[in-house]
Amino acid sequence: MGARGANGARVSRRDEVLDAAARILEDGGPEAVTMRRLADALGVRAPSLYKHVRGKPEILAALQERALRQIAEALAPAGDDLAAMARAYRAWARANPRLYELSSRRPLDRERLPPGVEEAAAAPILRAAGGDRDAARALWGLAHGLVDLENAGRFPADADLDAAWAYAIGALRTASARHA
Amino acid sequence: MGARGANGARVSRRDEVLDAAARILEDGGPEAVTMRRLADALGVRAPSLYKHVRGKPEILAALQERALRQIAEALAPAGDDLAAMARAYRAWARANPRLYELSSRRPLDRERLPPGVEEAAAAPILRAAGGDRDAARALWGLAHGLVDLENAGRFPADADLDAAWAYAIGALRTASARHA
DNA sequence: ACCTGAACACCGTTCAAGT
DNA sequence: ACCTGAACACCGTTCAAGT
Repeated sequence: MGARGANGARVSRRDEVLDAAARILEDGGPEAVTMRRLADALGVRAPSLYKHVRGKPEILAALQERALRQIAEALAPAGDDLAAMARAYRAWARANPRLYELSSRRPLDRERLPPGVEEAAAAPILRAAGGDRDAARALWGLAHGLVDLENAGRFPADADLDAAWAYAIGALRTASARHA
Repeated sequence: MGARGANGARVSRRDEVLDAAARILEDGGPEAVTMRRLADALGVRAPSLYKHVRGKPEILAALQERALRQIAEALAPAGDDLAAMARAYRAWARANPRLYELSSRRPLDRERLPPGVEEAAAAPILRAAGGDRDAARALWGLAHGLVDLENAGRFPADADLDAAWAYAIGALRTASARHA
């Protein structure tokens, strides 16, 4: 009963549910996350989950929140370097493809999301864009689009994506310099 | 049984199934497309669908194919005008959000997709990018990303997306001019 | 506080059978 | 050629009941 997480911190049953959900998500994709499989992974029956969690939507919303926090952390070190920011964005999304998909594709459950989380993930992008909202949205769209298409396997196997990224970032950097 | 479509052309039972699927998709989103509801819309029981279609994956693949053909058609008139191309891309995706989602997000079922369809949709983008593959991928990533985030409701309600698009396209245009 | 079995309204799909 | 009911292995969720 002294439930402890990997880092030794005390962990609620609810956190254990979310941890298991995150593992199943990364192993088998979004449709692998079923209440019955999740229960199974915890050695319990599906109805028991509802004592710790409202339902499946809440689980997905909680994972979205985790993803946003992790993204914010991963982007922060890039500072105001546009290229470093792009590299960090792509690296995180490639390392956590399912979680990235969950966090970026579905509408945020803004009711459920604690305030500030969304902004924290957006802030590094805005900063790398020199505080210009249009530039920030262009940068975000570009990074999201390239990563989403790459994760979906939509580019030819022999496509030189590093070159595409370099081209795109170069274009935005020039535009930003001219704007300043 | 002289089944005819909206344009008067003779239509196979299979096409009727796909038409109904497309309607359900656009009305209720991807998860509304169930074999039972689809059958219902056709006045038939679910098992009957399997006489006209292998299964649900084939239906989705067929809709993806339709989407790619429509996108190719929608983009063609833009010629080599980058801004016109971006406008056409965004307009189509906004007018057919569910179909766009279906066509862009999931891995293409390349086994099932007739050869040339994917290329036909990509060609106008490559052309607008002046034949430069890196520029084309940057343009595609940018357009897809902005549209995907917009359709997912990820921008603030008061965001000036026209301005973001203008900024992004301006950046790519300058880069393209310098490259030439 | 935590877990259970039984049940409900759903899924996609198969199959033997009917016209 | 086209459709059917019954069935199977799944879903998410509720609820009364047990410790």
